[in-house]
Amino acid sequence: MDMSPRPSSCKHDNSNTNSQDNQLESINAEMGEAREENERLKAFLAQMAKDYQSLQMHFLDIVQKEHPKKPAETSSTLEDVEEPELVSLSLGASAGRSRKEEEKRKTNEGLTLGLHYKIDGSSSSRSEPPSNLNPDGSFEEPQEEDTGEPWPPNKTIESSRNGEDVVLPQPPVKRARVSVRARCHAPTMNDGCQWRKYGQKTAKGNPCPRAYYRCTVAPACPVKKQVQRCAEDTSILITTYEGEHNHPLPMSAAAMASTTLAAASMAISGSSTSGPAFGSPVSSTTTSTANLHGFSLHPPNPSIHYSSPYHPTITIDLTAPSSTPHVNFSSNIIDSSSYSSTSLNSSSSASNTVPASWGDGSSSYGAQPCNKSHTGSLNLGRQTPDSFFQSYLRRATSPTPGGQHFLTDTIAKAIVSDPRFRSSLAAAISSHVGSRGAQES
DNA sequence: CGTATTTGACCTGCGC
DNA sequence: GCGCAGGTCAAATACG
Repeated sequence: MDMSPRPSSCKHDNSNTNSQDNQLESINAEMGEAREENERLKAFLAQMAKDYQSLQMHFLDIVQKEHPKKPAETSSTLEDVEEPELVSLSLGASAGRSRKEEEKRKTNEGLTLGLHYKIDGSSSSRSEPPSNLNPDGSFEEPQEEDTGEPWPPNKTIESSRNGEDVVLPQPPVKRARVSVRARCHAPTMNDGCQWRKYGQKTAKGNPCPRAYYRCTVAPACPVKKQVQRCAEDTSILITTYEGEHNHPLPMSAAAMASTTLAAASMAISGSSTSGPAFGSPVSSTTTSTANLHGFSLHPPNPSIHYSSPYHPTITIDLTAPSSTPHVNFSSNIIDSSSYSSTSLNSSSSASNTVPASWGDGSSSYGAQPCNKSHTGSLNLGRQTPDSFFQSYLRRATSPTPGGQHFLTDTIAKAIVSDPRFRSSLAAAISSHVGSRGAQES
């Protein structure tokens, strides 16, 4: 091609090419940075995976040492295991609870929840029967009148996806709740769903009233949320979700829902067990999501606490500084303050699912309260990985230790093939981004 | 006028 | 059994 046009056009072209070059350069630079960051994060992930595994091994060791005698009797072990640290790990177990409750539960649900970690197979004894304790497999359904939507624990449990050490369907825990702490000046967080307030009450110990909302996207949707400001810091909004939507959700809401559901699943399934991952079959999601390609989503040690025997609560703290993701055992909080967006750009599609902000609904993303289709900003700049997804990824890494490529592939596959993972990720990321944005602004 | 919110009453579960 | 606290209901009210 003859590229010798008139001076003017030439000039024009030059400026064009110059600017293109510049753009190219800057893009390259960005890519380079992204790549670097990517590597850093990968390394970080690998490290975390290692740590997690060693911790898990350690934990198993300890447990085995402590209960060598009754390898097969899990439920009885439950009673033995009353150390505070373990309490939160044995979901549905008796730890920390009164015998009375236990008995009650036993009678009601058929004994034993089985959720305590399947510690190398030994635990299975008691747990076998349990899972189905309820003839019809629904321990809570009766009341729930068929909204068709029991909370995850119920059926989800079909579980056991092939092979993994799925402990067992944990039956007993009735409803897990997911509590999200985030800085938010708006009355409630925007989670993409429609809510109707049906009550308000001042809870003991907190001058700020607690508001009760019900999902109104579908008439029979059982999902509820409670919103309350933190007594110590009123800029912190504590939103507690309970239940699972029984209707399709907008992307933004779906992301949020699946994230909370995932967290709830963790709560229900127990921290180091690879319990049934996501949610209940009932929801709009396909049952296959329970598998999530063989991963299960659970933080290294989700802090689950029992606010009530049937309500394990998992708390996700989005308010802490983002540089130090960690699990706070003592406070029962999963600090997922920083969601990494890292190298997930491979799934540009993920950006489409960016949901409403979990952060400050008013100020962060916030200008758009209902950012239903906020695209994209998967901000490549953020770095600190969050324990939530890391654990997810961890599962991916564990099978073939050391394979970063494997990890990457796995992530990519998961993103591509599982919308739920995608949306969860997007939710987490966007929420973090959103809340940070809010804080920065 | 229809819908959403407010708010006091009521119900239920838990601890003593 | 009683009292307390959390959660829900539903009539009254506000709002668009």
